[in-house]
Amino acid sequence: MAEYILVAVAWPYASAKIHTGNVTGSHLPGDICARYHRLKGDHVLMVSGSDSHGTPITVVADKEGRHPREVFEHFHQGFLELFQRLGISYDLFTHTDTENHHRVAQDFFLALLHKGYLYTQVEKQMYSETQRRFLPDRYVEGTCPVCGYEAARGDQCDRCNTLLDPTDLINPRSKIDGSTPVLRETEHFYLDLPKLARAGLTEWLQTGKEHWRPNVINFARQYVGEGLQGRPITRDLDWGIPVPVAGWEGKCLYVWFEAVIGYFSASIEWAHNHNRPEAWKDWWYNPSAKTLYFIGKDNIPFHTVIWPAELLGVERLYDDDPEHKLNLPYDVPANEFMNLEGQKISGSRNWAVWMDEALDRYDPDPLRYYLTAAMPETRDTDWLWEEFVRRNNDELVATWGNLVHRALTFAYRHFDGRVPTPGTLEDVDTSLLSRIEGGFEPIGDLIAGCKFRAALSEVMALAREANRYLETKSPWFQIKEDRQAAATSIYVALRAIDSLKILFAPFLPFTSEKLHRYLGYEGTLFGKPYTATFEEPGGRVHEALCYDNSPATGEWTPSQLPPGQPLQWPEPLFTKLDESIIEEEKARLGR
RNA sequence: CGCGGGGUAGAGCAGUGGCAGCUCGUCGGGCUCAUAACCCGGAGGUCCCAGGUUCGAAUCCUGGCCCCGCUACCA
Repeated sequence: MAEYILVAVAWPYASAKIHTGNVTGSHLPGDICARYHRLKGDHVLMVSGSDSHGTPITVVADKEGRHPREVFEHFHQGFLELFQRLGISYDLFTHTDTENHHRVAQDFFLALLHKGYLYTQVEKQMYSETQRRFLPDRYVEGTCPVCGYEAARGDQCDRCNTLLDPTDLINPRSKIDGSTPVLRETEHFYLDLPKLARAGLTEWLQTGKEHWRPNVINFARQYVGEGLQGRPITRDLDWGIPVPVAGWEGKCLYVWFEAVIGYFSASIEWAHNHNRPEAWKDWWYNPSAKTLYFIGKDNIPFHTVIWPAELLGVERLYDDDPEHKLNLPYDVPANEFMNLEGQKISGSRNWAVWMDEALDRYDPDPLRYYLTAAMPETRDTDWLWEEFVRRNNDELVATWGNLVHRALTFAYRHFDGRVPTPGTLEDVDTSLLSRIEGGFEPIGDLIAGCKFRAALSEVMALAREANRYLETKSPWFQIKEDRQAAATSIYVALRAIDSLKILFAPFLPFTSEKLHRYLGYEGTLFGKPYTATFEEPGGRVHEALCYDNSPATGEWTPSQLPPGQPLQWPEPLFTKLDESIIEEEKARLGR
């Protein structure tokens, strides 16, 4: 029975390039999950987009003297290209500066307002009289009241690490022009989280979370258990989504409030783009649909508490059926962080492996393989170039790649370039096949449960089994005495490889696709990514990454490799890497 | 300070009450179809420390030490 699976991936700020940590944290696990469910025949909708609002973008824009729109469009374009090269198969990767997202976010806001989950409150904020605008915390610096450091930021002192409020700073000054900001009162909307907690959020967190990662659910329960406070959801900004209330001109929705709504608005955009304007409801109102959110651990409160609270509060949107309620997250498999050579990733210090640059030098599947094998599922991990080379050479090249190569070239040379016809299978043959075919269910369950490292390591263990099988049968001896026996061995090996191709496919889509062709199949396992430009009624134009699943023929089932099928001469699936790249790559860091 | 996660062989990790496991590395052997690759065998651990519960603890309890993170408009 086909399920509806919504794969929701955290929206990257379009103010910096994407690095290995971003990929292993959210985009890659989301893609593995999506590809697996597509092979299973489920209805997958994988969405995300560039977060085009928020301070980081205005910071970059101010520094470069450009409009925030120019900044985010530049990075957004880069993301679209990157995800295609890396095989991150978004059904829709859009952004938040669309007519559609603005409208949906505003409707979300109004629905919460009408249901009584918003209230207003006056607070004091730093205001620049020279610039005639309110300053975000990070735009204010001054002397730290604790250690006396003169360049402390409004939110934290970089020397003594004390957490600060901009009002704590001695001699505060604007980072933009050095002028002295003043405190000024301003009114904002607040999300009434205590009320939403009583309305069902607390209860929802208490039941049916056995499949959640312990750190995620524990954190969420702790967060709510401490007693929630209302949080402001508007800001004095000119770059963002305007507050849709008369008299509130010049104020925008706070980025954390509206960005999460992107999962919902992107689903609607996807349906609209495909001329099935109601289709998004299959994932949002169907109670058996599963929605999975792939995020980094810093995002846990937003996805386990605040976003569910927004969904609960709104209850339903663009739908009149009183039975319909927006689906709350089925799972939030948040990852920890991936460090780099023992140190925290830092874009500003260039202590990062930028994904586009890595793809200039290495194939996507080895990168995906290492990023999966070292995925920070339960604890922080490290990207180590030495490990990347080792796993590529010892695991991809030596174990899986070589298994494929030795079996395919042998078949090609000795059996006329075709899949040989087997004789009667003996125990040793059927036991290998049942071992591998028996892997589909448990490995599928591991992927569905977001245990990607364990799943990948199980598949690799099966590839080792197949290597052992070849050693046991030694078709290179059999061929001299008993051609039929060799034919059986090679057939069994090829059939095992054909199954392994599918088991590896969610992780290594490019090489599985290649192998699919070498084994003589027509068609492709997966669909095709493409970019498209969309023009909205209001005249806005945006470019998005899309995915056409219609050509996909891959299925999550054991091989039925037909004897006699013509093979293609195989090129090696993976290339051995020279140890010298370890030092070369490390030398690029921190410069 | 508070809270969350973690500490298991040289490295990276599984393992929630019943003989401590996996991959890599290392040592020795085999084989040669294959990208000098693959296969077999060996060595290597006080499961962070100290107490406790139990017939039995890596696993449960108590206390401590150490690492990472969250409480930031920084994945």
